[in-house]
Amino acid sequence: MTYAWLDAPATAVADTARQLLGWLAVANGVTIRLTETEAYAGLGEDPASHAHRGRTARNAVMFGPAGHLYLYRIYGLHTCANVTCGPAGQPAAVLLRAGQVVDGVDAARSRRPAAKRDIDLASGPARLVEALGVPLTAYGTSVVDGTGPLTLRPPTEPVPDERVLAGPRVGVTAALDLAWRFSIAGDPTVSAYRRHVPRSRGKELRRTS
DNA sequence: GGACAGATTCTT
DNA sequence: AGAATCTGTCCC
Repeated sequence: MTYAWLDAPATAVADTARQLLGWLAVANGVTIRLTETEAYAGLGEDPASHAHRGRTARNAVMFGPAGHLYLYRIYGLHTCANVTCGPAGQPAAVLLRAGQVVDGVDAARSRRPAAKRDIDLASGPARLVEALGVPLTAYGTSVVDGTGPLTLRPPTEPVPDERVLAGPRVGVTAALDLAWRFSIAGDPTVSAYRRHVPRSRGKELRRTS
């Protein structure tokens, strides 16, 4: 399967993130409609991107062709999923931040016992990955040719522009001027915007103002 | 080789 | 507000 965004240049990653709203992420018996995405570029232009400082073992797949899974572990315990964008050599990716489980609710619930309501099943990047049951070992697999555990499918109807909100990305301090977080207005599965707060260090060093 | 911050989530 | 505790980066 081929899609227009697979051939888009890395500089269009924000457009791709916007376009992927409403797409379906299918894996392990669960289907999730994407309601929140974020764009990340690389190499100098985007200080918040994992590819900003160059290629490492972790971000290597971002430097490859579009349409592959960039999975990474965060805070030592959670996994977040990105879809790579742009041609090989131009790192860029779209973070799948949240979605609504539209099929396989039982399977999703069994993987996410902490979720109290159905709208909490995939209302965050690590929650979404957990609900889909995608392991870190799926790193680098394709999301468009059916060979990997996760497949993206286009929506029957695209999300119209008037339903799309754009704003700064969640949890990042760099490049706050970029409105590279996209979400579907009013959707209950979209997480409320939270500015990043640094993890507390020694109490004696904490700022009081 | 060590310190530290982070594209998070759950519990107190 | 704190804990869990991996990965990359920066500084010695």
